[in-house]
Formats: sequence, structure tokens, C-alpha cells
Amino acid sequence: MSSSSASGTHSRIRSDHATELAEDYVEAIAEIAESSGQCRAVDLSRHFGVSHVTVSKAIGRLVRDGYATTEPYGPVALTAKGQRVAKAAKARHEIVYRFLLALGVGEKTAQTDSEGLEHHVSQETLKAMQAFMEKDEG
Amino acid sequence: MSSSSASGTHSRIRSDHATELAEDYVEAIAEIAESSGQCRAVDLSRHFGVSHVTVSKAIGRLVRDGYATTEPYGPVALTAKGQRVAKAAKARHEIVYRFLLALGVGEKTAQTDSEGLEHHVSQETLKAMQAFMEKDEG
DNA sequence: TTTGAAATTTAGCCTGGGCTGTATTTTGAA
DNA sequence: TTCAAAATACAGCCCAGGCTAAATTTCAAA
Repeated sequence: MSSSSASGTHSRIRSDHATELAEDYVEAIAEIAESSGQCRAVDLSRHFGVSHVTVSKAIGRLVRDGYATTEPYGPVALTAKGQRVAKAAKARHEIVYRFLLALGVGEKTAQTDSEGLEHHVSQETLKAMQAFMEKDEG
Repeated sequence: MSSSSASGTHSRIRSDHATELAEDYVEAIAEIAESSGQCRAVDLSRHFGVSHVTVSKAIGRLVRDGYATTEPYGPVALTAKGQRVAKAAKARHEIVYRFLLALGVGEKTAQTDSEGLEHHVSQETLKAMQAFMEKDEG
């Protein structure tokens, strides 16, 4: 396996972590807003199982980084940038999820694993997953 | 995709992060120790591309959590627990890496992606990956 | 219209993982 | 043997992501 090494690879993984939560949040915000018309901090708090304060701080970072907007005591809305990220994250998530099912993994595991994997799958691997599903299923 | 939700799944993802770095470190320590006889902080610093101070603190956590031992100004060694974790991480890493290759992903991407994915793949998915490789190649 | 419950905010705390700068210890070369 | 360079440690800083407790605002029901 040629011993990985060479800071580059690993530092990419590290910096990925910085955006993982943001992606999880915008994805959740888009889902909730779509299903119930708007997304409030309390919805996210329930969704992720963390305190409302944690959500509030996370929303603050999303706003700071241009992914979302909000008003005091109001709901959260995604910016155009946030919507792009949410859409891309959802697409990746679905590909990974369907791929795991096609691989023969059970639904529950596919769901759990796809949430963990979606942030670490490159475009090239996504392509390979899609190719596999096309070959495999239709 | 049944909108994920339900704190359980996501909180698992969060707490995973706590052990990811530990796994990366013990895996790297095992590799370096195997190839050069011992592992020093400076080796890890170069391996991960982070400062020696960051490595020093990480080693402190490894020691605190029973994964490694060290003496002042001395090299780092894995405990039995650390060796178990390193071995398991390496095994997972290799399965994921070979699986990606079998999927048709290029070597470089397989290397990068496997580093990101290895911490998020469940036993069930690993089994499915192995089954795929056996069917596909063996 | 008032009031109480629900939601949000603010303050303050913790750990992890990153950094710089400075001191200390090892160790190899002169 | 001495001394400078390399490695390690220590002090102190930052931000992310988690928490509790307390203050504030909204909003619906009485």
C-alpha cells in the first residue's frame, strides 16, 4: 500500500472535517425546510440529537461562512451557496446509499454507513459507484 | 432515503471523530516502527505534516488512553491495545483500498479515499466488500 | 389582554486538535 | 571533550464542537 505518508493526503482528510458538519447541517436544513416549510434551530437540535446551544453556534458558523441566513428568533434559510452544497451533499449521499444497497448491504447499515462515508468519497469513486450500479442493475 | 434523522446515527458519526485520529496515529506508529525499527515524534510530524507540538499532544492522549507508551525524549511504542487497534485499522484500510481498486478506481484516488473511508465502514460493509472482491477476482 | 410555555440567545465551561515561541535534553561531529 | 544541531518538552494561544444554566423573546391559549 506504499505507506501513504506525505502530509498532503492526510491533511486533506483533516481539513475535510472542517466542512463535514457544515455539509451535514445544510443537508438537514434543506430536508427539513422542504418537508415542513421552514427550518428552526429546534428542528436541527432534534435531528442531530444535540443541544439547541450547539445548534445555535453551528448556525452562527454557517451564517458567517455564507451558507445560511437567519434573523433573531427566526428560522434558518439557506443561501444560494448553501443550497448548492446541500444539493451536492444529498446527491452524493444518495449515490453512496444506493451503492451500498447494490453491494448487498442491509438498509439500516447502508443508511448509517452512507452518512459517514459521503464526506470522504471523491468524484472518481462516485463515478465508479454509479458505473457499478448501472452495470449491476440496469 | 427516509430522511435519516434520529440522533442515534448522527451522534455515532460525531463520536467516531474522537477515535479517528487515534486510529490514524497507531496505524502510522506501527508502520513506522516496522519499517525503521522505532517511531519518534518527528517521524509522525513528517508523516502527517503537522507540527511536533501537535504530535506531542496527540501522543500524550494516546498514552493517557492506553494505546502507547513513551519516555521523556524517547521513541513511542504501542501497547498491546494499541497494536490490536493498529492491526485492525490496517486490515480495514487494506480491504477498502483493494476494494476501490477492484471497483475500477485509480491507485492514487484509491489511496486517498481509503484513508478517509476506513473509519466509517462498518463490519457488514467490509464483509460485502470482501465478498465482492472474491466474486470479482478470486 | 395577559401570561405561561416554547424557542432563542448569551455567558461560561470543557476537550480535541491545531499553532508559535522558548527552554531543555540528546546526540553526533569537530 | 566540547559544542552546536536536532529532537523533545513546556507555556500559552486559537477555533470547533459539545455542554449547562440563566436571560430574553415569541406566540398561543386562557
